[in-house]
Amino acid sequence: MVEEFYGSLREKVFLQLEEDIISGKYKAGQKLTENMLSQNLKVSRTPVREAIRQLELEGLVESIPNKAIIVTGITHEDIEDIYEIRISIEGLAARRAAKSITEEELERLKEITDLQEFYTIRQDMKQLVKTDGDFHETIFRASGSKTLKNILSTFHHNLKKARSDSFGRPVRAKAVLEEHRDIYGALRNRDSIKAEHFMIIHVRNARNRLLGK
Amino acid sequence: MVEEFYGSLREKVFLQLEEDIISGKYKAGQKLTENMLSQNLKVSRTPVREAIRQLELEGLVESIPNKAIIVTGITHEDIEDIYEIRISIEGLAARRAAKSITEEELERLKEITDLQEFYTIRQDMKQLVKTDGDFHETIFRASGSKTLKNILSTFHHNLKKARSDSFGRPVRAKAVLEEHRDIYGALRNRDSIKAEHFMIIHVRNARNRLLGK
DNA sequence: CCATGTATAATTGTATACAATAATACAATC
DNA sequence: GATTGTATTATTGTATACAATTATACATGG
Repeated sequence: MVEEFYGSLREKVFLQLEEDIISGKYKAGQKLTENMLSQNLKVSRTPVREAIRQLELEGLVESIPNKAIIVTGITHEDIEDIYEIRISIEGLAARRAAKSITEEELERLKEITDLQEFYTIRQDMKQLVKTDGDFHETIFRASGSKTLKNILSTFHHNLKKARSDSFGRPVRAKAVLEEHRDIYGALRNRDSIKAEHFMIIHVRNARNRLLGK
Repeated sequence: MVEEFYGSLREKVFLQLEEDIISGKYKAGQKLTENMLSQNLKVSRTPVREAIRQLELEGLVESIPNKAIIVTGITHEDIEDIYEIRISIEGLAARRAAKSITEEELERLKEITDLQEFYTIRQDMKQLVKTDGDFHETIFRASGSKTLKNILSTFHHNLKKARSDSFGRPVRAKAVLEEHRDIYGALRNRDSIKAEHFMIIHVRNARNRLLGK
C-alpha cells in the first residue's frame, strides 16, 4: 500500500531530498542542480528551490551562488556531535516537560509506550523507530520551549537512518522500552530531577548502542 | 554612509525580515502576506518566499498553508532558553576548538580582541556587539563541528538585539573583554579544560548581565 | 606550448502569470 | 433570525520565461 501525500509539493520535495541525503542516495560532495532535481521529482524549480533553502539551513547541502548545490550530508562525526549535544540538552527538555506536561500529553506518552511494547514483541523495527521518534517529540513539545523543539526535531530527523539501523536486535529494543517507561514514570509523577536523570541516561545509552562504545 | 549589499535579493530579504522581527517592528501574532512584503521590499514574491521558508525553520514565523504567515518572534522565554542551552553547548564548542583551532584562527581571535579593546575605550556599542559576535563565531567555526556551528550561529543571530542592549554600560564591556581574553589565552595554550571552563563562565555571566540575575 | 580573450553553454536568480485553496460577503431558504 | 449555499476576493502554491552570473571550450597571439 502506497501512502498518499497530502502536503504541498515543496514539503514533499523537502522530505524526499532529506531522505535521499540521509539515506546516502545523494552522497557528500556530490553536485546537484535544480534542473536535475525538478526533472527527477517531476515538479518545477520553484518548490525545489524552497526546499533547498531549508536543507541549507539544516546543513545538509551547501548552496554556492550561481554555481551549484553541493551535498554535505551527515557524517559519522556529525552523529557523534548530535548525540553529545543531545545528552546536554535533551535532559533539559525532560526537566522542563515534567513541570509543564499536560494530562493529554501524558496519555499520549502512555499510548506510545504501549504501542512500543507491542512492536517490541513483534520485532517490527520500522514501527519501533517511529514510536521512538514520537516519544521524544512528545516530550520536547511538552517542554514548552520553541527553541528546544526546533533543535531537537532537526536532530531526530537527521538521526532517522542511523537509529533505524540501531534497532537491529530485539534485546536493544527491550532496553529502549524500559528506559522510556522510566522517563514516562518520572514525568507522570512530575519529578523533574528524575525525568532529567533518566533522559540523560537514555540518550547516553542510545549513543552507546548506536556507536558501539 | 550607506552600506552596499552585494548578496542575492533572497539573502537581503531574509536578513531584513529577520532584523524586523527581532527588532520588534513586526510583532508576535502579526499577520504578514507575501504581497505586502514584496511590495515593501520592492522585490518579487519569489525571493520573499524563499526567505520565509528559512525564517520558518528558525522559528521566527509560522506559515499556514494557503492562509497566511504569522510572526512568532523571540520572546523573553526564548532568550532565557537560548542562554540556558548555550551554557550547555558553547563550552563544548570551546573544548573542541582548543584541539582543532588553526594558527590563522588564533590570529583572527587576537585581532578581534584587540579591536574590542579599542572599541571598549571608545565605548562604541555598535562595534562591540559586532566584535563579540565575531569572537564567538570564530570559535564555534574553529570547533570543526557543523552541528555546533549551525545551532550557535542561529542563536547569536536571534540574540543580536538583546545583546546590543546589554552593552549599555562600559563596565560591562570591560568585563566581556576580560572574559574573552581568558578564553583566548586558553585556546592559545590549547588547554581544552580551561577553554571550556572560561566559556561556560562567560556565557553564564552574559546571561546574568542581560537578564539582570 | 602557454596565456589570454571570447563566444557558448550551464546554472542559479528573479519576475510574472496562472492555478488551487481558503476566507469573506451576501443572498436564499427554512 | 439562523443557516446554508454561492459568488467573490484574497492568499498561497506552482510553473515558466527571462536575466545575471559563472564555467567551459576554443581560438588566437606570443
